[in-house]
Amino acid sequence: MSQVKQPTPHALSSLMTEFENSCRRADLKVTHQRLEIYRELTEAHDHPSAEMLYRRIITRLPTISLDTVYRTLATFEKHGLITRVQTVESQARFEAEMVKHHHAVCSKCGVITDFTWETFDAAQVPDTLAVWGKVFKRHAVLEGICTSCSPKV
Amino acid sequence: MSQVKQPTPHALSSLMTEFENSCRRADLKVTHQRLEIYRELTEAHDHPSAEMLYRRIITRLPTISLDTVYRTLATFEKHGLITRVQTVESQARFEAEMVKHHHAVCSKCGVITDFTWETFDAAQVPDTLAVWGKVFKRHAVLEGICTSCSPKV
DNA sequence: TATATTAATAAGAATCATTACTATTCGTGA
DNA sequence: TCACGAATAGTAATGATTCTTATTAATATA
Ligand SMILES: [Mn+2]
Ligand SMILES: [Mn+2]
Ligand SMILES: [Zn+2]
Ligand SMILES: [Zn+2]
Repeated sequence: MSQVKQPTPHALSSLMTEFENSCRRADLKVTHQRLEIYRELTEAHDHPSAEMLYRRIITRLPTISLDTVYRTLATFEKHGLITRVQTVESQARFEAEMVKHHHAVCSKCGVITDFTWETFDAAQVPDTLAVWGKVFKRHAVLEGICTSCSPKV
Repeated sequence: MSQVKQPTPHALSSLMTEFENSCRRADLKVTHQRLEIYRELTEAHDHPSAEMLYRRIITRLPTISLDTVYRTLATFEKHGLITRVQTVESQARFEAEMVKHHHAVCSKCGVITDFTWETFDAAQVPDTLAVWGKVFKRHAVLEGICTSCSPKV
């Protein structure tokens, strides 16, 4: 049900070119490890952990090290190319989807599903927050049971 | 600016009695380690990590072990007595505040501040989520810069 | 109150997730 | 093509959490 749709093959390749440009702008060398990690994360829609990405990438880049995946994800995050997802789990999880969206988490299977919610994005935050400080970003997390985890009737 | 107010000394002691009852209902023995951990977390309003709690408690219970703090927090969480807070950090953080509330996170100092937001609690979730499944809980995370971290003019 | 039962604890070892170190490789600009 | 520095692979180290086990303590019962 994700409303944040997957890129077509063509859109993906232009995404990759844009990614290379971002790297050059940020003075990051365009290595094939970085390309693979970024592409794998872009194609993934399950907010994978570093280790999940590593296991997927190693089939194509058999010598890549887990450390490179961790290091590269941290680099991408620092340059605003990807996002680290807030969870309650011990392993950090990541996404390349930078379009504003929110998360629905199934408390049975743990799957994190993307969705958009314009009325939330536009809603006014409580007045009391003015004294707290300046709000730049907002994110909604819904928790429930996804359809495939619901007991069949 | 937290709208979720701290308990008065009297309210705290009745909270502790209620906590003891919860333990008995859940067939959990009422140990002084559990009482101290629960009380410390109830009085804390900074969503402390297990280690932060440990360092605070050890001044009163010098022989308590860090493992007991971790184990006890996990037990409390399992029985719905406390909550594990979603963060992007490597250390898990906890709170005893079970009144529905949301979080404003300062991206400079990292402090997590509680606030209530009734219009968000009551807002209708997007229709598209119906096909996703059943939503039980919702939580808003705001990110920004808190007043004490804002550059003075 | 004393005793028996069993859960909970403390201490340290083990594991899991992530980061640091270092010799080597590789991307890039001259 | 070459020189340079940044990035990587492999491995060690660290930080966070959980496990193992002998001991202690909470509670039910006599
Ligand atoms: Mn997402
Ligand atoms: Mn809170
Ligand atoms: Zn599910
Ligand atoms: Zn701050």
